[in-house]
Amino acid sequence: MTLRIYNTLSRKKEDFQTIKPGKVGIYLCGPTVYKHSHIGHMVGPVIIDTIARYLTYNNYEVKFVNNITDIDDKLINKAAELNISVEKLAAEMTQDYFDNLNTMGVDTITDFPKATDYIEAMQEIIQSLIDKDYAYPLDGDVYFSAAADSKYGCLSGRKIEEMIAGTRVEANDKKKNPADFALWKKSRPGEPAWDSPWGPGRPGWHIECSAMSRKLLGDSFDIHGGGLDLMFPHHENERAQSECCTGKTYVRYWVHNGLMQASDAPGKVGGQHDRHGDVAVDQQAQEADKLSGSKGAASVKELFAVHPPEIVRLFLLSTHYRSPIAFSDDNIRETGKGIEGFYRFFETFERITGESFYQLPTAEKREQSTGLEGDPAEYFQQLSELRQRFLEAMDDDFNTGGAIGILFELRSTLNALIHSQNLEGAGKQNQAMIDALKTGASQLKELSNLLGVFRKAPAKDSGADDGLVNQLMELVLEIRKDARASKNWDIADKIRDGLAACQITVEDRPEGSLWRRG
RNA sequence: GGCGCCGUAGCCAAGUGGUCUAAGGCGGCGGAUUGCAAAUCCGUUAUUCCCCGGUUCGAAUCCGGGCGGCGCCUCCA
Repeated sequence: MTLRIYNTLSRKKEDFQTIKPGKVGIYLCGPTVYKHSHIGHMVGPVIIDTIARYLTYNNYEVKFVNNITDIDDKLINKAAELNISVEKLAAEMTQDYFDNLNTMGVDTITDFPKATDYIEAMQEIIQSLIDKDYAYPLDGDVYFSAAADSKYGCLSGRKIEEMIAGTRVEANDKKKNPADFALWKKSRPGEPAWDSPWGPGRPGWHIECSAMSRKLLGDSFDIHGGGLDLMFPHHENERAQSECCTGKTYVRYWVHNGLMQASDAPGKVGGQHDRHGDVAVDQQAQEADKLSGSKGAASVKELFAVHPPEIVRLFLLSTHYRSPIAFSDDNIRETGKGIEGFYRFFETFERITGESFYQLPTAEKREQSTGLEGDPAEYFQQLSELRQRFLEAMDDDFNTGGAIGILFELRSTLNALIHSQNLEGAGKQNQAMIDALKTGASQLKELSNLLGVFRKAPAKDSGADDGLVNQLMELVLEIRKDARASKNWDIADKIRDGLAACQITVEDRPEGSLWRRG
């Protein structure tokens, strides 16, 4: 089956075909680094990272560019407010962004260009647009003439006349046409400025992406990603200026992800199920604002203090990328509960095989994937069907939600083998079945790695001195073991209940008792 | 005012013309297992996809209308 991908430009799913055989160029609009990242900033990177993984798996060579906007009005204002330099603020927030990507397991990005390193490239495009009469300088600014681009509006489905007719386009008497937008902005005293043929100034909002993508990916490239909110005006303008400059198609597939919506208000997220909704809910609904803009949402780092990153990642991928996703602690927690079962399986797997799930060898490419035949035949057939369904889901516009569902089914299949073959008991000696289990687990790893999860053991949730806790637990469980040996259930249960109150779960197994936090 | 998206079980969510008497998860219920639990396994939990019409041999899926929710048109991932 061929890979299909939804293209905002055509509003349809299209067969995926690259410009250069075997190679994919991807550009994702990155953050303006004036504040800490919030969870919404992670949506695009996680999704495109997943797409990049899948394309690599399908034998494409992927170049994935994600820009850093380190010059912008917001940056200038924020730096002034904090009384630090723009450079310092940008450097700090860039580092924060990198840290967050790293924690989220986003590691397919190959290039992180900074806007300020590409001023010259931007000026080249601006000059070229002026030369071709697509742009005009005015009092130290340079504007792109929207009406000069016959295709203007094709991406966002707007018409210039309608936009002007709309009440919300502010009339700017400087611009020739209200729909025109700035390519170059004259700088005011004290602001960062670069020399240009039009006087000292700084780039407009959209031009940086045109310049950086052109330098790193060429005049035309395959995939351009970003949040739905960027479709207009950002991507529309980017497209217009690039295509008018080069005369070529700028981007083949425009991929826009749905926006995350912040809300814990019951009446807001789930529809109108709110029965006791009065004042309190109204209040919450007001707070439940978009994550973006000036309304401060919790930073990613604050979020990670509450939820493990891997769970957050899977949460982001549990809904189709084009749909909006309701962000709430409860929703993430629910994802977390589902994932627990995978961690239990990994532990079981290690107990049985003596090997770490995370160290299992897996195929890196789709075509080198291991054969799925053997005994028990039914088990292997299930593996192979699940694998196929997983890949079909991913082939269909990266249906990660469907793919995750299949991961759960795969887990059940593996647990069922363990159960039916009694691999934790007498079956432990059955090497053929152990191998069958390993094959299945390896497939689980191969597929889950495509989503960027279960690649390595999650960081231990250590709220206290682990060394001491471990020692104490050893002692406590030793005492409980004695109690159980003498069938003193009262003591044994008292210990277990007491531990439960400390968020510690005890599992009694034939080979001994296990414990874990949570 | 203009453009666009969405409405699937208690909740989250996949499926967008027939294999759908609708995947998967959370939660619930019953059973196996267990000293009891935990974990795991097995079974069960929507005859129906917001409502009303229409197209079709056939619709959750297409079309029209209605109701409800949301986004964009201004900075936003």
